[in-house]
Amino acid sequence: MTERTHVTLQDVATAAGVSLATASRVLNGTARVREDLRGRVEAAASRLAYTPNAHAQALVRASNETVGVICHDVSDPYFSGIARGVMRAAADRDLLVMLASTFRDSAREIAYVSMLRAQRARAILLIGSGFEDRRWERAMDVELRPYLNAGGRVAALSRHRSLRVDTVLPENREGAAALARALLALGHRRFAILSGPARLSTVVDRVGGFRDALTAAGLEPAEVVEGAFTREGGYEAARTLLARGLTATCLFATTDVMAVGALAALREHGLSVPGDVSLAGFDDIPVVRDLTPPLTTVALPLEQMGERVIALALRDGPRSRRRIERVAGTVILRQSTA
Amino acid sequence: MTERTHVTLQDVATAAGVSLATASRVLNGTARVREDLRGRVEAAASRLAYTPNAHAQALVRASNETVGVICHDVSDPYFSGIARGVMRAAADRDLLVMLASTFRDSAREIAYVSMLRAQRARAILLIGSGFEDRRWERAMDVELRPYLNAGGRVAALSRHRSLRVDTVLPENREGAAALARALLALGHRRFAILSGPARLSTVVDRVGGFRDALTAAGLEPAEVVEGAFTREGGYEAARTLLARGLTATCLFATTDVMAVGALAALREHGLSVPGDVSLAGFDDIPVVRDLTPPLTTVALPLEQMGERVIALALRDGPRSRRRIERVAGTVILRQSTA
DNA sequence: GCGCTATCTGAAAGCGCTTTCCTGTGGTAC
DNA sequence: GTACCACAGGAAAGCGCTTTCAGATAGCGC
Repeated sequence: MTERTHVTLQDVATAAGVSLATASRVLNGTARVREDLRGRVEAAASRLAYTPNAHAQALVRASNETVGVICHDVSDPYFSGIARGVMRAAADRDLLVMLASTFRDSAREIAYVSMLRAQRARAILLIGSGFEDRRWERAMDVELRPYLNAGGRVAALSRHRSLRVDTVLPENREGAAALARALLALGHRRFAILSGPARLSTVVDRVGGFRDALTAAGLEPAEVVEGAFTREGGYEAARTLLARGLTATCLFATTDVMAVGALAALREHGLSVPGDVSLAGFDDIPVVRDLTPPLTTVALPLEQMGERVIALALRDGPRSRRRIERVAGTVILRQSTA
Repeated sequence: MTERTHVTLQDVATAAGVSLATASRVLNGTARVREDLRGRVEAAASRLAYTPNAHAQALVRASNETVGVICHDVSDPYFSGIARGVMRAAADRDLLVMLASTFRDSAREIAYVSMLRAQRARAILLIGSGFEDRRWERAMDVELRPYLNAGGRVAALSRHRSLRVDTVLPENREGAAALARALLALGHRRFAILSGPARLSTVVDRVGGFRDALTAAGLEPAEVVEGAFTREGGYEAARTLLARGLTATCLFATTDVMAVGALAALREHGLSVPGDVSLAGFDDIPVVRDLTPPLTTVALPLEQMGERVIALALRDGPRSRRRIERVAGTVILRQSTA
């Protein structure tokens, strides 16, 4: 039980009484090998519980069976929904997924790209809103450019500003605008927005789309309160709004996760939803239909989006032009709005 | 923009006019190098956007900066909560996480262990209930044993039966029993159990603990309905129960996720919770406190559990005896039970 | 000025594998 | 019986890196 080393292909070859080359050929099925030798090699490999060293293989083959995925936080249902789609698609292709959470730290994101580059990951998937920050954009470009030049594949989900890579783009602006119009149709005229951090492009688009639709309807711009992109952020933002004295009849939280927090704050404050105030979110993460009241939101096909990013990254054929796949959101009116 | 190859250390060395060895020493800081040479190497490396090939490094160093995590489904809040803890701890140690979802397919789980073994992952973390199946146990052992013998680290969360590895073990049996006692104290006497698949050991323990506590109180064993370990599984199980004619005053779902589905089914059926029937779950995933009514459950410190498994796997010192860290669950009575 | 040591640099081996190139074998045709 | 061909197996190169080992240079005391 001492700390032995791994079984190597040489061990297998020796045990089978054949050369290294033959053993390799048998295990990869790359060439015809006499039946008895083949049998001996296979027996030896299984007896020794041989597993090829993927690093040695990657080194000599200059390719790799892993894809890297970088998201903000796996425990956020939005990202885990997408990750699920990515993993399902990766499993179909026999690929291993390296998943990293940046915890919304832009420096850590760059560091992960660098690590993934070192791993010669077949593709790197950047999931979730990018940072609206020139310095970050430049640093990211410095990492990505050489990776792409060396044949690496990159695809992004939901970031568009600077990154010149294939992208799956939820129509945040249009979705938020459609939601606003649906809410207007319900008769609401005074809105407040529970926004996420303004440095995230998703936030900019959703808030922008929503406000534009209000402006187009001849209304004054809605009040905006900023909070973190979490349940607690939504909770705090709603409390701030409440403390200021709520005049709006309808609240729009830029993500469902924030809406969940807002709902708790409203309830704590003794307000009924939708009786006293209506509430809407964005994303349609699984839980929101189980809330009371079920949340009005803009549905995004999360799992499918995950499948599409990885497909986009791995697609072959000429990759001359940047490709952008838009994903439409669907307004779903549930009982949280009246 | 043609498909060039990656920049290698040799390229950097040549560009800097030094030998391969010197370049390596500069970039790793493993030995003193004259100031001017050091400067030239660093300049060349940054100019060429050099990133070391992690595979070549792993090959020669025979070690690796990645840990593998295998769970059932990232999009399940139970697992994503744990995964979050693992990733946070991994980030602190500058480790990359390879996360795989088995989608509860035991064969796929074995396949992933094999891939991770090939990757020479520093550690493999098996998260979530194992399968109660001799064949699977044997196959898993065949993969794990050589990995361990070669110095690999393995830790598991929540599986105990066969796997002889360090384990973080939620006290499912005790937690379920404590919940049952708390429910008894509330006056309930007729229970029904919404169970997950009986092949998962977690299910066996939770159902067992709950029933034992009832038996100890002199009650007849509760009726058990089996469903998938998902929201839909809980929903269907509850409907089955309803169709049979509900006699119980309190339902216990073996996971919160199932409880969420059950809640929807009960509500659809026109039953009020807890007015007509009480409902309790297990895990305390984040969303359940935002349900209406908030769910009574047994709280498990998910994120902390994740941190503990990885710490267990990576701990140094003698690893002679198998170590089991128990994690207690805390009964949290919320408004879903009366 | 000579010999010794302390440093630093370069050459080369080797990590585990795939794959090219070459040699040896047997079969076929004449 | 000889010449040729097809084919299977082995030797060896090489993927990109770290690290020993040995060599070169400078510094020091005598």
